[in-house]
Amino acid sequence: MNIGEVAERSGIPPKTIRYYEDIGLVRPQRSGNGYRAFRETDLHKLAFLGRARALGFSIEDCRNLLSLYEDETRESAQVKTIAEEHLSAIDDKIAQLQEMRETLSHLVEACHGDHRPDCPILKDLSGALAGCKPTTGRSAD
Amino acid sequence: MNIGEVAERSGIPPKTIRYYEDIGLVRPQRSGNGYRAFRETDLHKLAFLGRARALGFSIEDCRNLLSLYEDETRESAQVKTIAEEHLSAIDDKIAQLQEMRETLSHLVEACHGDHRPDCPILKDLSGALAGCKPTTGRSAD
DNA sequence: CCTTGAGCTTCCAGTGACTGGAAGCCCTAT
DNA sequence: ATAGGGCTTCCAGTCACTGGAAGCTCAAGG
Repeated sequence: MNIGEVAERSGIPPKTIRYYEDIGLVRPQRSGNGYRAFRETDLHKLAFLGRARALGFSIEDCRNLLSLYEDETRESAQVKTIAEEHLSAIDDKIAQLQEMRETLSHLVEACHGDHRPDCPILKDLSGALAGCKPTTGRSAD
Repeated sequence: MNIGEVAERSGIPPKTIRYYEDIGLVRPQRSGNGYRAFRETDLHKLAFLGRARALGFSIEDCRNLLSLYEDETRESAQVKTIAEEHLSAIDDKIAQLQEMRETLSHLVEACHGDHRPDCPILKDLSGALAGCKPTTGRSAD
């Protein structure tokens, strides 16, 4: 198989497949013309990588998962550990994003978003207290 | 003010402040000895940047927010638009992470995580149906 | 005056995981 | 013979920093 076909079947772009070879994740053979010659196992590995990446595993995690996958003497605990750590990293990220979301959505709601320059979002970013409504005036609808 | 004091007061590391100058976000003056000489307004800007970055705005967003902040003729709608787009990007990211989290947590639960090699996580990544009982089905080699 | 050490300067390189583009070879069809 | 598409390599850029090296400046202590 040439790289184009593998790319199509694995869903991973040719550029990325070459990159994966560069960093040693796959080692396709070469045809006489210098083209990469992929076997079914290479395709299989790439599909594995694609799914692992889609779950957000880092390349280094993928490398480890792949070697565990190929190691018949692995202990599932090793795999589980990697997955659990990743899961907890995802949880952290979600929590962080939700905190941002919380703050930001309040600010967006508070901003009337019209032609006037007055803006609670900027006020908050500039360090003023945004939540305190000054007695100055009523916001529009 | 030298960079060290500004770093401390703004919470932004010196390296980052220099980087922000590089990309034109702040333009401190220079003392005779070549040291950066920050004014209060520079400090103010850096604090603004720190808060905007903490809300996840990209550097380009920050640049735009900063120029709106300094533009007395701005319309709050412009600010709101930037914030809304960012908010929606955050929502997308949260959704994506939650989907990963969902899949991954099921897999982690399903994996007994002991000394045996059998592992539903790897099985899933390799493309097999994770819920299926073993059927020996080896793919082509 | 000299030394020491902290703080400042610049520039270069690396991070993660690709992605775009240029220059050029290979293969097939017409 | 030529045209096109696919393949090759290598270089550079992305994003937002961060680390480190080499070297200058400044204030304090001996």
